Amino acid sequence: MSIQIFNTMSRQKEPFVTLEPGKVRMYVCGPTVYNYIHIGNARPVVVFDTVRRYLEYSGYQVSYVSNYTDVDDRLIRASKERGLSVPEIADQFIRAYEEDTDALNVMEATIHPRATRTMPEIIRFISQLVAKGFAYAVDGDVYFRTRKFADYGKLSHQSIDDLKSGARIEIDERKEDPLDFALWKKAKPGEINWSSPWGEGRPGWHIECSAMVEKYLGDTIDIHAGGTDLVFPHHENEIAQSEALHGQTMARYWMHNGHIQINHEKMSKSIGNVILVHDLVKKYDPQVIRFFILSVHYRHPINFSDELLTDAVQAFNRIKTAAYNLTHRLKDETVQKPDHAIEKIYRDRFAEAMDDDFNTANAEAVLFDIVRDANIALQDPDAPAGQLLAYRRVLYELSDVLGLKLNDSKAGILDKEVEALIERRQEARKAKDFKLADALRDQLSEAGIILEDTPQGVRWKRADQ
RNA sequence: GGCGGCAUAGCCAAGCGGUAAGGCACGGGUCUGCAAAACCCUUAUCCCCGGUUCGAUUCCGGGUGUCGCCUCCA
Repeated sequence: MSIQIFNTMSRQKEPFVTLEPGKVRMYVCGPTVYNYIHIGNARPVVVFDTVRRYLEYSGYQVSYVSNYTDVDDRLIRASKERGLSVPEIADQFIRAYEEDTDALNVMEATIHPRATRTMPEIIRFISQLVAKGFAYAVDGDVYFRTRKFADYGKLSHQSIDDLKSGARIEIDERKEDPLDFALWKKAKPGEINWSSPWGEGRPGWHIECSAMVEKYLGDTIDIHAGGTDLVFPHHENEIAQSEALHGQTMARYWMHNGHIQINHEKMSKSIGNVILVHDLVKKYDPQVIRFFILSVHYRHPINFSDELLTDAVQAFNRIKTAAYNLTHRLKDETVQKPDHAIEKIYRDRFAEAMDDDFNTANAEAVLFDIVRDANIALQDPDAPAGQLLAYRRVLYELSDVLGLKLNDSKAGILDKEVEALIERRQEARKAKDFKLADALRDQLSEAGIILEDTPQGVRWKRADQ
Protein backbone atom coordinates (compact mmCIF):
# COMPACT_ATOMS: atom_id res chain seq x y z
CA MET A 1 0.00 0.00 0.00
CA SER A 2 1.37 3.32 -0.98
CA ILE A 3 0.99 6.62 0.78
CA GLN A 4 -2.41 8.19 0.28
CA ILE A 5 -2.79 11.95 0.51
CA PHE A 6 -6.00 13.93 0.71
CA ASN A 7 -5.73 16.47 -2.06
CA THR A 8 -7.72 19.65 -1.52
CA MET A 9 -7.90 20.01 -5.28
CA SER A 10 -9.80 16.76 -5.86
CA ARG A 11 -11.27 16.60 -2.37
CA GLN A 12 -10.27 12.99 -2.03
CA LYS A 13 -7.41 10.76 -1.05
CA GLU A 14 -5.06 9.98 -3.90
CA PRO A 15 -2.07 7.65 -4.12
CA PHE A 16 1.09 9.67 -3.69
CA VAL A 17 3.19 9.57 -6.83
CA THR A 18 6.09 11.97 -7.10
CA LEU A 19 7.16 13.82 -10.18
CA GLU A 20 10.59 12.33 -9.94
CA PRO A 21 10.94 8.88 -8.36
CA GLY A 22 12.31 8.98 -4.83
CA LYS A 23 12.24 12.75 -4.60
CA VAL A 24 9.69 15.08 -3.08
CA ARG A 25 9.49 18.79 -3.72
CA MET A 26 7.50 20.37 -0.98
CA TYR A 27 6.57 23.95 -0.18
CA VAL A 28 4.90 25.07 3.03
CA CYS A 29 3.66 28.62 3.49
CA GLY A 30 5.58 30.12 6.38
CA PRO A 31 4.95 32.89 8.87
CA THR A 32 4.74 36.62 8.49
CA VAL A 33 7.41 37.63 10.93
CA TYR A 34 5.87 40.60 12.70
CA ASN A 35 5.25 38.89 16.06
CA TYR A 36 5.85 35.68 17.97
CA ILE A 37 4.07 32.72 16.42
CA HIS A 38 0.93 31.45 18.10
CA ILE A 39 -0.11 27.83 18.40
CA GLY A 40 -2.25 28.20 15.29
CA ASN A 41 0.89 29.04 13.37
CA ALA A 42 2.65 26.15 15.04
CA ARG A 43 0.21 23.52 13.85
CA PRO A 44 1.14 23.52 10.14
CA VAL A 45 4.79 23.75 11.10
CA VAL A 46 4.53 20.64 13.27
CA VAL A 47 2.16 18.78 10.99
CA PHE A 48 4.10 19.26 7.79
CA ASP A 49 7.39 18.66 9.55
CA THR A 50 5.91 15.31 10.51
CA VAL A 51 4.81 14.70 6.92
CA ARG A 52 8.34 15.45 5.83
CA ARG A 53 9.83 13.15 8.46
CA TYR A 54 7.57 10.32 7.42
CA LEU A 55 8.36 10.81 3.74
CA GLU A 56 12.06 10.71 4.54
CA TYR A 57 11.53 7.66 6.74
CA SER A 58 9.76 6.08 3.78
CA GLY A 59 12.84 6.58 1.67
CA TYR A 60 12.14 9.83 -0.14
CA GLN A 61 14.62 12.61 -0.45
CA VAL A 62 12.66 15.72 0.45
CA SER A 63 13.38 19.27 -0.59
CA TYR A 64 11.44 21.27 1.95
CA VAL A 65 11.04 24.95 1.29
CA SER A 66 9.23 27.31 3.63
CA ASN A 67 9.22 31.06 3.35
CA TYR A 68 9.43 33.99 5.70
CA THR A 69 7.17 36.84 4.70
CA ASP A 70 9.36 39.67 5.90
CA VAL A 71 7.58 42.62 4.36
CA ASP A 72 3.86 43.39 4.42
CA ASP A 73 1.31 45.76 5.97
CA ARG A 74 1.64 44.31 9.44
CA LEU A 75 5.41 44.54 9.44
CA ILE A 76 5.19 48.12 8.26
CA ARG A 77 2.69 48.89 11.00
CA ALA A 78 4.88 47.23 13.65
CA SER A 79 7.82 49.15 12.35
CA LYS A 80 6.01 52.45 12.78
CA GLU A 81 4.72 51.55 16.21
CA ARG A 82 8.04 50.43 17.57
CA GLY A 83 10.30 52.88 15.78
CA LEU A 84 12.35 50.08 14.26
CA SER A 85 13.02 49.30 10.64
CA VAL A 86 11.11 46.54 8.89
CA PRO A 87 14.23 44.35 8.59
CA GLU A 88 14.92 44.82 12.31
CA ILE A 89 11.45 43.58 13.20
CA ALA A 90 11.78 40.71 10.76
CA ASP A 91 15.17 39.65 12.11
CA GLN A 92 13.88 39.69 15.64
CA PHE A 93 10.91 37.46 14.91
CA ILE A 94 12.75 35.12 12.59
CA ARG A 95 15.04 34.43 15.52
CA ALA A 96 12.02 33.95 17.77
CA TYR A 97 10.46 31.63 15.20
CA GLU A 98 13.60 29.54 15.12
CA GLU A 99 13.65 29.28 18.89
CA ASP A 100 10.02 28.24 19.10
CA THR A 101 10.18 25.71 16.30
CA ASP A 102 13.45 24.30 17.65
CA ALA A 103 11.70 23.71 20.93
CA LEU A 104 8.98 21.85 19.06
CA ASN A 105 11.69 19.70 17.50
CA VAL A 106 10.97 20.91 13.98
CA MET A 107 13.62 20.04 11.42
CA GLU A 108 15.21 22.93 9.64
CA ALA A 109 13.82 23.56 6.18
CA THR A 110 16.09 22.75 3.27
CA ILE A 111 15.69 26.37 2.27
CA HIS A 112 14.02 29.16 4.23
CA PRO A 113 13.83 32.04 1.73
CA ARG A 114 12.85 35.57 2.64
CA ALA A 115 10.61 37.65 0.43
CA THR A 116 12.93 40.64 0.57
CA ARG A 117 15.78 38.53 -0.71
CA THR A 118 13.79 37.15 -3.62
CA MET A 119 13.03 40.54 -5.09
CA PRO A 120 14.61 40.11 -8.56
CA GLU A 121 12.68 36.88 -9.11
CA ILE A 122 9.45 38.44 -7.88
CA ILE A 123 9.80 41.44 -10.17
CA ARG A 124 10.68 39.27 -13.13
CA PHE A 125 7.69 37.04 -12.41
CA ILE A 126 5.34 40.02 -12.44
CA SER A 127 6.92 41.44 -15.59
CA GLN A 128 6.32 38.20 -17.41
CA LEU A 129 2.70 38.14 -16.30
CA VAL A 130 2.27 41.66 -17.60
CA ALA A 131 3.90 40.70 -20.88
CA LYS A 132 1.54 37.77 -21.23
CA GLY A 133 -1.48 39.93 -20.58
CA PHE A 134 -2.31 38.36 -17.23
CA ALA A 135 -1.49 41.48 -15.30
CA TYR A 136 -1.82 45.22 -15.71
CA ALA A 137 -0.26 48.23 -14.07
CA VAL A 138 -2.31 51.08 -12.72
CA ASP A 139 -0.78 54.08 -11.09
CA GLY A 140 2.20 52.26 -9.63
CA ASP A 141 0.24 49.16 -8.60
CA VAL A 142 0.10 45.96 -10.60
CA TYR A 143 -2.93 43.69 -10.54
CA PHE A 144 -3.57 40.17 -11.70
CA ARG A 145 -6.30 39.91 -14.33
CA THR A 146 -8.40 37.22 -12.68
CA ARG A 147 -10.94 36.92 -15.49
CA LYS A 148 -8.26 35.93 -17.91
CA PHE A 149 -7.31 32.85 -15.90
CA ALA A 150 -10.00 30.34 -16.83
CA ASP A 151 -9.36 27.97 -13.91
CA TYR A 152 -9.69 30.63 -11.25
CA GLY A 153 -11.48 29.10 -8.26
CA LYS A 154 -10.60 25.48 -8.96
CA LEU A 155 -8.87 24.87 -5.62
CA SER A 156 -11.55 26.41 -3.43
CA HIS A 157 -14.26 25.05 -5.74
CA GLN A 158 -15.87 28.39 -6.23
CA SER A 159 -16.89 30.04 -9.42
CA ILE A 160 -15.76 33.56 -10.05
CA ASP A 161 -19.35 34.72 -9.97
CA ASP A 162 -20.00 33.13 -6.59
CA LEU A 163 -16.89 34.71 -5.22
CA LYS A 164 -17.93 38.05 -6.54
CA SER A 165 -21.38 37.95 -5.05
CA GLY A 166 -19.96 37.15 -1.64
CA ALA A 167 -17.18 39.65 -1.90
CA ARG A 168 -17.02 42.05 0.97
CA ILE A 169 -14.22 44.12 -0.38
CA GLU A 170 -14.23 47.75 -1.20
CA ILE A 171 -14.64 48.46 -4.82
CA ASP A 172 -11.48 49.88 -6.20
CA GLU A 173 -12.35 51.75 -9.36
CA ARG A 174 -8.89 51.34 -10.74
CA LYS A 175 -9.23 47.55 -10.85
CA GLU A 176 -10.82 45.98 -13.91
CA ASP A 177 -12.56 43.47 -11.71
CA PRO A 178 -13.12 43.41 -7.96
CA LEU A 179 -11.45 40.00 -7.75
CA ASP A 180 -8.21 41.20 -9.31
CA PHE A 181 -5.51 41.12 -6.67
CA ALA A 182 -2.29 43.05 -6.18
CA LEU A 183 0.98 41.67 -7.45
CA TRP A 184 2.83 44.88 -6.71
CA LYS A 185 1.91 47.71 -4.39
CA LYS A 186 3.09 51.24 -4.80
CA ALA A 187 5.00 52.50 -1.78
CA LYS A 188 3.49 55.22 0.35
CA PRO A 189 5.87 58.05 1.23
CA GLY A 190 8.48 56.88 3.71
CA GLU A 191 7.65 53.23 3.38
CA ILE A 192 10.23 50.58 2.72
CA ASN A 193 10.41 49.99 -1.03
CA TRP A 194 12.18 48.41 -3.96
CA SER A 195 12.62 49.76 -7.46
CA SER A 196 10.60 48.16 -10.19
CA PRO A 197 9.43 48.88 -13.74
CA TRP A 198 6.26 50.30 -12.15
CA GLY A 199 8.03 52.55 -9.68
CA GLU A 200 8.98 52.20 -6.03
CA GLY A 201 6.96 49.61 -4.21
CA ARG A 202 6.79 46.17 -2.68
CA PRO A 203 5.32 42.82 -3.62
CA GLY A 204 1.76 41.75 -2.94
CA TRP A 205 1.31 38.84 -0.58
CA HIS A 206 0.77 35.99 -2.98
CA ILE A 207 3.50 36.59 -5.48
CA GLU A 208 6.43 35.74 -3.21
CA CYS A 209 5.32 32.13 -2.90
CA SER A 210 4.92 31.73 -6.65
CA ALA A 211 8.36 33.20 -7.21
CA MET A 212 10.01 31.12 -4.51
CA VAL A 213 8.43 27.89 -5.64
CA GLU A 214 9.64 28.57 -9.15
CA LYS A 215 13.10 29.58 -8.00
CA TYR A 216 13.81 26.78 -5.57
CA LEU A 217 11.61 23.88 -6.64
CA GLY A 218 10.49 24.35 -10.23
CA ASP A 219 7.34 24.97 -12.23
CA THR A 220 5.56 21.92 -10.88
CA ILE A 221 6.08 20.62 -7.36
CA ASP A 222 4.77 17.62 -5.48
CA ILE A 223 3.25 19.06 -2.32
CA HIS A 224 2.08 22.55 -1.49
CA ALA A 225 0.77 23.00 2.03
CA GLY A 226 -0.56 25.44 4.57
CA GLY A 227 -3.46 26.25 6.86
CA THR A 228 -6.98 25.73 5.59
CA ASP A 229 -7.63 29.46 5.54
CA LEU A 230 -5.01 29.80 2.84
CA VAL A 231 -7.08 27.85 0.33
CA PHE A 232 -8.76 31.08 -0.60
CA PRO A 233 -7.48 33.50 -1.58
CA HIS A 234 -3.80 32.79 -1.04
CA HIS A 235 -3.34 29.45 -2.75
CA GLU A 236 -5.98 30.17 -5.35
CA ASN A 237 -4.01 33.26 -6.30
CA GLU A 238 -0.72 31.44 -6.30
CA ILE A 239 -2.18 28.93 -8.71
CA ALA A 240 -3.47 31.72 -10.93
CA GLN A 241 -0.08 33.44 -11.03
CA SER A 242 2.05 30.35 -11.52
CA GLU A 243 -0.16 28.45 -13.90
CA ALA A 244 -0.91 31.52 -15.97
CA LEU A 245 2.81 32.01 -16.43
CA HIS A 246 4.01 28.43 -16.76
CA GLY A 247 1.02 26.81 -18.35
CA GLN A 248 1.36 23.76 -16.15
CA THR A 249 0.11 22.40 -12.84
CA MET A 250 1.68 24.25 -9.94
CA ALA A 251 1.39 21.49 -7.37
CA ARG A 252 0.22 17.91 -7.64
CA TYR A 253 -1.02 17.68 -4.07
CA TRP A 254 -2.48 20.47 -1.99
CA MET A 255 -2.59 19.81 1.73
CA HIS A 256 -4.34 21.97 4.31
CA ASN A 257 -4.42 21.64 8.06
CA GLY A 258 -7.42 22.48 10.21
CA HIS A 259 -7.41 25.30 12.70
CA ILE A 260 -6.79 25.37 16.38
CA GLN A 261 -9.63 26.68 18.49
CA ILE A 262 -9.75 27.99 22.00
CA ASN A 263 -12.85 26.84 23.84
CA HIS A 264 -14.37 25.99 20.46
CA GLU A 265 -13.90 29.51 19.20
CA LYS A 266 -11.62 30.83 16.54
CA MET A 267 -8.39 32.13 17.95
CA SER A 268 -8.14 35.79 17.10
CA LYS A 269 -6.84 39.03 18.40
CA SER A 270 -10.25 40.57 18.61
CA ILE A 271 -11.46 37.82 20.94
CA GLY A 272 -8.20 38.14 22.83
CA ASN A 273 -7.56 34.41 23.08
CA VAL A 274 -4.32 34.15 21.15
CA ILE A 275 -1.81 31.79 22.73
CA LEU A 276 1.82 32.31 21.77
CA VAL A 277 4.16 29.35 21.57
CA HIS A 278 6.71 31.56 23.27
CA ASP A 279 4.48 31.63 26.37
CA LEU A 280 3.07 28.14 26.18
CA VAL A 281 6.46 26.43 26.29
CA LYS A 282 7.08 28.03 29.65
CA LYS A 283 4.17 26.07 31.00
CA TYR A 284 4.30 22.81 29.07
CA ASP A 285 7.04 20.59 27.74
CA PRO A 286 7.21 21.44 24.01
CA GLN A 287 7.23 17.73 23.28
CA VAL A 288 3.85 17.48 24.95
CA ILE A 289 2.56 20.29 22.77
CA ARG A 290 3.79 18.45 19.72
CA PHE A 291 2.33 15.19 20.98
CA PHE A 292 -0.99 16.94 21.54
CA ILE A 293 -1.07 18.53 18.10
CA LEU A 294 -0.41 15.15 16.52
CA SER A 295 -3.08 13.41 18.58
CA VAL A 296 -5.73 14.72 16.19
CA HIS A 297 -5.83 14.18 12.45
CA TYR A 298 -4.29 17.20 10.79
CA ARG A 299 -7.36 18.13 8.76
CA HIS A 300 -9.65 18.31 11.79
CA PRO A 301 -9.91 21.24 14.13
CA ILE A 302 -8.25 20.94 17.54
CA ASN A 303 -9.58 22.54 20.63
CA PHE A 304 -6.97 23.88 23.02
CA SER A 305 -7.35 24.10 26.76
CA ASP A 306 -5.33 23.59 29.91
CA GLU A 307 -7.36 20.50 30.77
CA LEU A 308 -6.57 18.87 27.44
CA LEU A 309 -2.90 19.76 27.67
CA THR A 310 -2.77 18.39 31.19
CA ASP A 311 -4.23 15.11 29.96
CA ALA A 312 -1.63 15.10 27.22
CA VAL A 313 1.11 15.52 29.81
CA GLN A 314 -0.08 12.33 31.49
CA ALA A 315 -0.43 10.46 28.24
CA PHE A 316 2.99 11.44 26.99
CA ASN A 317 4.48 10.57 30.35
CA ARG A 318 3.25 7.05 29.91
CA ILE A 319 5.38 6.72 26.79
CA LYS A 320 8.41 8.40 28.32
CA THR A 321 8.16 6.29 31.46
CA ALA A 322 8.04 3.08 29.48
CA ALA A 323 11.04 4.17 27.43
CA TYR A 324 12.91 5.03 30.59
CA ASN A 325 11.94 1.80 32.31
CA LEU A 326 13.16 -0.20 29.33
CA THR A 327 16.44 1.67 29.38
CA HIS A 328 16.82 1.05 33.08
CA ARG A 329 16.11 -2.63 32.69
CA LEU A 330 18.61 -2.94 29.85
CA LYS A 331 21.36 -0.83 31.34
CA ASP A 332 23.59 -3.76 32.21
CA GLU A 333 22.56 -5.84 29.22
CA THR A 334 25.27 -6.98 26.87
CA VAL A 335 23.04 -8.65 24.31
CA GLN A 336 22.82 -6.33 21.31
CA LYS A 337 20.50 -8.23 19.02
CA PRO A 338 16.93 -6.96 19.00
CA ASP A 339 14.11 -9.27 18.03
CA HIS A 340 13.42 -8.05 14.50
CA ALA A 341 10.10 -9.82 14.20
CA ILE A 342 8.74 -7.74 17.07
CA GLU A 343 9.99 -4.52 15.56
CA LYS A 344 8.35 -5.36 12.26
CA ILE A 345 4.92 -5.78 13.80
CA TYR A 346 4.84 -2.20 15.03
CA ARG A 347 6.64 -0.71 12.06
CA ASP A 348 4.00 -2.20 9.80
CA ARG A 349 1.13 -0.92 11.89
CA PHE A 350 2.72 2.49 12.11
CA ALA A 351 3.23 2.63 8.36
CA GLU A 352 -0.35 1.60 7.79
CA ALA A 353 -1.52 4.52 9.92
CA MET A 354 0.80 7.06 8.35
CA ASP A 355 0.24 5.85 4.81
CA ASP A 356 -3.40 6.72 5.28
CA ASP A 357 -3.09 10.47 4.83
CA PHE A 358 -0.69 10.80 7.74
CA ASN A 359 -3.01 9.55 10.44
CA THR A 360 -0.86 10.57 13.37
CA ALA A 361 -3.62 9.83 15.86
CA ASN A 362 -3.43 6.17 14.89
CA ALA A 363 0.34 6.34 14.74
CA GLU A 364 0.38 7.52 18.35
CA ALA A 365 -1.93 4.64 19.21
CA VAL A 366 0.74 2.29 17.85
CA LEU A 367 3.20 3.91 20.25
CA PHE A 368 0.83 3.05 23.07
CA ASP A 369 0.55 -0.51 21.81
CA ILE A 370 4.31 -0.82 22.07
CA VAL A 371 4.22 0.69 25.54
CA ARG A 372 1.59 -1.75 26.76
CA ASP A 373 3.34 -4.78 25.31
CA ALA A 374 6.70 -3.61 26.60
CA ASN A 375 5.27 -3.05 30.07
CA ILE A 376 3.89 -6.56 30.07
CA ALA A 377 7.31 -7.88 29.10
CA LEU A 378 8.90 -5.79 31.83
CA GLN A 379 6.73 -7.57 34.38
CA ASP A 380 8.48 -10.78 33.45
CA PRO A 381 11.89 -11.11 35.11
CA ASP A 382 12.89 -13.65 32.49
CA ALA A 383 11.87 -11.65 29.44
CA PRO A 384 14.54 -12.12 26.75
CA ALA A 385 16.79 -9.11 26.31
CA GLY A 386 16.35 -9.25 22.56
CA GLN A 387 12.64 -8.72 23.02
CA LEU A 388 13.09 -5.78 25.37
CA LEU A 389 15.69 -4.28 23.06
CA ALA A 390 13.25 -4.53 20.19
CA TYR A 391 10.54 -2.71 22.14
CA ARG A 392 12.95 -0.04 23.14
CA ARG A 393 14.38 0.42 19.68
CA VAL A 394 11.11 0.52 17.80
CA LEU A 395 9.58 2.85 20.36
CA TYR A 396 12.38 5.35 19.89
CA GLU A 397 12.45 4.89 16.15
CA LEU A 398 8.75 5.54 15.61
CA SER A 399 8.61 8.36 18.14
CA ASP A 400 11.41 9.98 16.23
CA VAL A 401 9.44 9.79 12.98
CA LEU A 402 6.74 11.81 14.73
CA GLY A 403 9.44 14.16 15.98
CA LEU A 404 8.82 13.23 19.58
CA LYS A 405 11.88 13.21 21.77
CA LEU A 406 11.69 10.67 24.57
CA ASN A 407 15.16 11.26 25.84
CA ASP A 408 15.51 13.77 28.58
CA SER A 409 17.72 14.42 31.52
CA LYS A 410 15.86 11.91 33.66
CA ALA A 411 18.87 9.70 33.65
CA GLY A 412 21.28 12.52 34.39
CA ILE A 413 23.97 12.48 36.98
CA LEU A 414 23.18 12.47 40.65
CA ASP A 415 24.95 14.41 43.34
CA LYS A 416 27.22 12.31 45.48
CA GLU A 417 25.08 13.40 48.36
CA VAL A 418 21.92 12.06 46.75
CA GLU A 419 23.63 8.86 45.81
CA ALA A 420 24.73 8.40 49.37
CA LEU A 421 21.16 8.88 50.58
CA ILE A 422 19.87 6.26 48.17
CA GLU A 423 22.58 3.91 49.35
CA ARG A 424 21.72 4.53 52.98
CA ARG A 425 18.09 3.82 52.26
CA GLN A 426 18.97 0.54 50.61
CA GLU A 427 20.91 -0.49 53.69
CA ALA A 428 18.00 0.49 55.90
CA ARG A 429 15.64 -1.57 53.76
CA LYS A 430 17.97 -4.52 53.94
CA ALA A 431 17.95 -4.20 57.70
CA LYS A 432 14.15 -3.91 57.54
CA ASP A 433 14.32 -0.48 59.14
CA PHE A 434 11.45 0.78 57.00
CA LYS A 435 10.88 3.84 59.12
CA LEU A 436 14.33 5.14 58.31
CA ALA A 437 14.02 4.01 54.69
CA ASP A 438 10.77 5.91 54.25
CA ALA A 439 12.19 8.97 55.93
CA LEU A 440 15.10 8.95 53.52
CA ARG A 441 12.73 8.51 50.61
CA ASP A 442 10.68 11.48 51.80
CA GLN A 443 13.83 13.52 52.10
CA LEU A 444 14.78 12.71 48.54
CA SER A 445 11.25 13.39 47.38
CA GLU A 446 11.46 16.88 48.81
CA ALA A 447 14.63 17.34 46.83
CA GLY A 448 12.70 16.36 43.72
CA ILE A 449 14.01 12.82 43.38
CA ILE A 450 11.43 10.07 43.11
CA LEU A 451 12.53 6.52 43.89
CA GLU A 452 11.05 3.35 42.51
CA ASP A 453 12.09 -0.05 43.77
CA THR A 454 12.33 -2.73 41.11
CA PRO A 455 13.68 -6.27 41.07
CA GLN A 456 16.61 -4.85 39.13
CA GLY A 457 17.45 -2.29 41.78
CA VAL A 458 16.44 1.24 42.59
CA ARG A 459 15.20 3.39 39.75
CA TRP A 460 15.05 7.14 40.23
CA LYS A 461 13.70 10.08 38.35
CA ARG A 462 13.23 13.77 38.83
CA ALA A 463 9.78 14.88 39.87
CA ASP A 464 9.54 17.69 37.35
CA GLN A 465 9.95 15.45 34.36
C1' G B 1 -26.40 33.93 -0.42
C1' G B 2 -22.04 30.44 -2.25
C1' C B 3 -18.51 26.51 -0.59
C1' G B 4 -16.90 23.20 3.18
C1' G B 5 -15.75 20.53 7.94
C1' C B 6 -17.47 18.27 12.30
C1' A B 7 -21.33 15.60 15.71
C1' U B 8 -18.50 8.31 18.61
C1' A B 9 -18.16 6.59 26.52
C1' G B 10 -17.17 11.76 32.10
C1' C B 11 -13.20 14.15 28.71
C1' C B 12 -9.98 13.71 24.19
C1' A B 13 -9.89 10.78 19.80
C1' A B 14 -9.45 6.71 15.70
C1' G B 15 -12.59 3.76 12.76
C1' C B 16 -16.29 4.73 8.07
C1' G B 17 -20.83 -1.60 5.30
C1' G B 18 -20.32 -7.09 9.20
C1' U B 19 -22.77 -4.89 16.22
C1' A B 20 -16.86 0.04 18.29
C1' A B 21 -8.61 1.34 18.33
C1' G B 22 -5.83 4.28 21.66
C1' G B 23 -5.17 7.97 25.66
C1' C B 24 -6.81 10.81 30.12
C1' A B 25 -10.07 10.56 34.38
C1' C B 26 -13.23 7.28 37.80
C1' G B 27 -14.10 2.53 40.37
C1' G B 28 -12.46 -2.62 41.72
C1' G B 29 -8.35 -6.09 41.95
C1' U B 30 -2.99 -7.94 41.51
C1' C B 31 2.16 -6.90 42.48
C1' U B 32 5.00 -4.06 46.52
C1' G B 33 7.52 -3.99 53.61
C1' C B 34 4.79 0.62 52.27
C1' A B 35 4.99 3.30 47.85
C1' A B 36 5.91 4.30 42.72
C1' A B 37 5.72 2.22 38.03
C1' A B 38 3.02 -1.60 35.85
C1' C B 39 -0.65 -5.35 34.87
C1' C B 40 -5.87 -7.28 34.94
C1' C B 41 -11.17 -6.14 35.16
C1' U B 42 -15.18 -2.54 34.66
C1' U B 43 -17.38 1.92 31.58
C1' A B 44 -20.71 3.42 24.32
C1' U B 45 -27.89 0.77 21.52
C1' C B 46 -21.67 5.88 17.57
C1' C B 47 -27.07 13.66 17.42
C1' C B 48 -32.43 12.83 15.38
C1' C B 49 -35.88 11.01 11.38
C1' G B 50 -36.41 8.43 6.90
C1' G B 51 -34.17 5.30 2.82
C1' U B 52 -30.75 1.58 0.41
C1' U B 53 -28.88 -3.27 2.19
C1' C B 54 -29.19 -9.93 4.50
C1' G B 55 -26.69 -6.27 7.65
C1' A B 56 -25.13 1.00 8.70
C1' U B 57 -21.71 4.47 13.47
C1' U B 58 -19.96 3.73 8.45
C1' C B 59 -23.70 4.83 2.05
C1' C B 60 -28.07 8.23 0.35
C1' G B 61 -31.97 12.03 1.59
C1' G B 62 -33.94 15.37 5.25
C1' G B 63 -33.41 17.68 9.98
C1' U B 64 -30.87 19.73 14.41
C1' G B 65 -26.47 21.52 16.56
C1' U B 66 -21.57 23.31 15.94
C1' C B 67 -17.06 25.30 13.58
C1' G B 68 -14.92 27.54 9.34
C1' C B 69 -13.72 29.98 4.34
C1' C B 70 -15.82 33.70 0.71
C1' U B 71 -8.81 39.52 -0.35
C1' C B 72 -3.81 39.71 3.03
C1' C B 73 -6.02 35.29 9.22
C1' A B 74 -2.00 29.12 9.95
